[in-house]
Amino acid sequence: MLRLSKKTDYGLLALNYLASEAPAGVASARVIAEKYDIPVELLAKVMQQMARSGLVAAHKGAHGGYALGRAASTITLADIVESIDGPLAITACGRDDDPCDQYGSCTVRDPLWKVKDRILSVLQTTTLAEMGDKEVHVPLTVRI
Amino acid sequence: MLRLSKKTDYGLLALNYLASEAPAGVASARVIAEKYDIPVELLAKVMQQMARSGLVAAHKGAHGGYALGRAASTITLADIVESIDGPLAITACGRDDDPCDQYGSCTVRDPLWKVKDRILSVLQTTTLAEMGDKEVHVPLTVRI
DNA sequence: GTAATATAAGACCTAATAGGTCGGAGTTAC
DNA sequence: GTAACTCCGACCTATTAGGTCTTATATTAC
Repeated sequence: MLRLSKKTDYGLLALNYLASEAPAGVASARVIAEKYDIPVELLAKVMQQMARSGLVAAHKGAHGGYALGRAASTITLADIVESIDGPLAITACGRDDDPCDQYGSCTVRDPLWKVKDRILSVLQTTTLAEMGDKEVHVPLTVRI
Repeated sequence: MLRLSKKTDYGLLALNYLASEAPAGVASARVIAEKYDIPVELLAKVMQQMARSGLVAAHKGAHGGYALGRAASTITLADIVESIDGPLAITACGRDDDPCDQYGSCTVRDPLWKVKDRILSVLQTTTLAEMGDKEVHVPLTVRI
């Protein structure tokens, strides 16, 4: 239902931590996982994937960990989603290669792809740096 | 991974059929399902849901079927998605009522909600009528 | 050199839910 | 009235996201 996976959520939290809070910009998967109560092994897998995409740089060994692979201002939400969940697709029939059962008779494919492109551009124009800027919008709700 | 469900795809196809191709703007779930090779009962369930939301009007009995509940120009993609899949949410932690495990420590919730609102506005500005306008973009690929 | 700590990578299990199925109840045409 | 057709709502199943476990490999501190 148009939701990004939990893995992406976790990856986003981790990147944001590396960008804003981690001492010297470095932290191990274990430290980050404990900080946010995320299963360690799962976050590790996410970090590995992001390392493969170059979003983070991995340093093995004692006092190792992960650091951002490039400036936070050059990492977009689209980069993160695609790194973890693969290429963005809002329809079941992904690309030209795997046509779905309704390919021949489908009347809404082209319009939907345009919608996808518009959503993609939203993700592409949101950078990690912007998300870290915490102009916190704490709603001033008062409970009596 | 940010994908809308097959049900939504099917619902969209059905609505588009009612809007553009159905004789007198009326068709039964069976007819539509056969037209697009969709499991009849599944489409029936989708149509039911959309009937509850008022997107389509149901007519029981012989020669019955479904018709659009209101003008195609007033039905947005957001209406359809919300009718079938429920309120749009891109994160696991939906609304204020059900906080996720990371609620307290989550640093990306507010920015993500802004992203959600931007995506929502994309869906809200795309109407069924626009999607039906088939300025067909058939790619001129030639196979030798 | 060795022990400790870190990532890397793969198989594997489980629980949520999207996808699909079934029998029944209501309407209409004749 | 009855038969044919429709919608309707509960039920089941198969896929996959989410999470776990194990082993291997690299780096650093001592």
